Amino acid sequence: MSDRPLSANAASGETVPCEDCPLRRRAAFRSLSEDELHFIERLKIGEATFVKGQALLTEGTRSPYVYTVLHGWGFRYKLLEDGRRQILNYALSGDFLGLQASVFGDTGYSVEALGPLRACVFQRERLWELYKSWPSLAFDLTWLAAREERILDDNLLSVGRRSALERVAYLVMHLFARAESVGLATGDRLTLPITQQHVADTLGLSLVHTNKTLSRLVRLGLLRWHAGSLALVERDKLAALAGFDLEARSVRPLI
Amino acid sequence: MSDRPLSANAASGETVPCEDCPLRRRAAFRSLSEDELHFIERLKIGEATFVKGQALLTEGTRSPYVYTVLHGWGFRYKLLEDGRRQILNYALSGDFLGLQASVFGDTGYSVEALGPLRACVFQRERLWELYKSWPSLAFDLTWLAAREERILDDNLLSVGRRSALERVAYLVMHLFARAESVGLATGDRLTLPITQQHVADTLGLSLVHTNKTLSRLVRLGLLRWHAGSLALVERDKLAALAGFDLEARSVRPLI
DNA sequence: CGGGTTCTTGACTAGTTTCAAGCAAAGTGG
DNA sequence: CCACTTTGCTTGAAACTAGTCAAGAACCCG
Repeated sequence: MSDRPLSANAASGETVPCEDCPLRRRAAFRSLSEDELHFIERLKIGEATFVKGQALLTEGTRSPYVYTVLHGWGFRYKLLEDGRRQILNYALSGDFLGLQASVFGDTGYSVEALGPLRACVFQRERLWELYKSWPSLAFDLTWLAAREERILDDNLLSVGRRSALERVAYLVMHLFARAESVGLATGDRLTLPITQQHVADTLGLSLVHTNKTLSRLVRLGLLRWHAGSLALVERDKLAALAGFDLEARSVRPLI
Repeated sequence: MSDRPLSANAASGETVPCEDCPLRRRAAFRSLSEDELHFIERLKIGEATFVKGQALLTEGTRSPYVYTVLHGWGFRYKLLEDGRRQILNYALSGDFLGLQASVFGDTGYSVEALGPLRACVFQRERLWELYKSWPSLAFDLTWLAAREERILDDNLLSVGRRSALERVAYLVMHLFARAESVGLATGDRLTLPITQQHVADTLGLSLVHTNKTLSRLVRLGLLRWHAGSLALVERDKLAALAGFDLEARSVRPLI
């Protein structure tokens, strides 16, 4: 099913023309010219809905598709043979998935939906047209790749050099900031469909220790966390503890 | 000094025209058309030599330059305020440095030379010309970005989910494979200018534990390591222990 | 031949994992 | 609609991996 998302899912909703894309209305994304928009419209071959647990991409396979998330959450991960899992990053509205697949053919990681997830679908091989005729969009793709690299750099710093307490604080701040930038947070509150096992696999910790660390942050009065419902009680203190940069974000491209 | 590498270093050696670039002769790199080569030649504003410990890029600054390493080793890293260091990746012949700088203006990491390092220098702002007129080269840049992403994914998997023994084995295999692909390894031997502190900061381990783990691998008869001189005694066993993929590499672009 | 790095080793400590058990909440099916 | 199962969360205790401290040896470089 995961390798034929279109036939399996295309019927499950109305396809939105790129001009009417709800994401484009958000200030977080750079606005495109008529022509650029038109090109993307032609590049897009449809939309697909994925259910919780369904794979968008699978490690080691050659997906013919790449995606841009419209709404919903997903996560990118790798497995060791014995089942140990490392979550590399999360995907939410506006995130592009499948750059490695576009460039190398095969994907080095898997992507799974954390709940109902809707995505724009593009044909991997036609992405080359974008480079030939739309340098501005090609640059946008590079922008997105550089952003992914920056997030990975930060995560690696966390997992390699921060204590468990700092790590959890950093992840919470990171996810909140990203969700907020696409309008998913209300004040200091955010509902995110991840379990403590996901947090553990993101931070390189065990489930038990993650639970204890999370409880510690709650007891310290810095945040609240109940079944994926997150509230930042002391945002500044969390940021300070995590070494997280609270500065404003710039506008970003959307493909 | 690090922000004016050209004036400081340009005199320290002959500049090689791109057509005569020794790297291009290697099978690892894809060959370019006359026109592509000519364009890169015009984009290049010189070469620079860096000494051990010198910075090519500095976290949080806006370097006007980006680089391609000609020879020598460097490493990319981030610091926490209290001095904890995480090494994100290494840079050697053919590696492009400064993608984040090109796209965001400021750099999120630092790059430091591990010994004498010579690099091609490009002006960050003129990279946009490459997108406008040379889609094939723009795609190459994206290729390099995707490769960096893949390496970071792998490192994150290591640091997050592998044991100390597996981590060291993985790093050794990774560095050896990269060095070998650009002709720096002889048989099963390689001289790499890194200390055990670098290994520790790459893998998220303490110096002492890194030393003990390295000794254990030596005692197990899998490798030899003396002051940066590495020999893979049991390459297959190391790969198996590390969960490292021994498969052949494809040709890669060079900018 | 110093003097500084880098490496090595042992003893002790702290942080984290593993094991185990129980509970709460949310499905699922008869 | 209620037993039954599954999934996720929580807690305590024991085991272990990795970190810290300390000191000395080996190695380079000038």
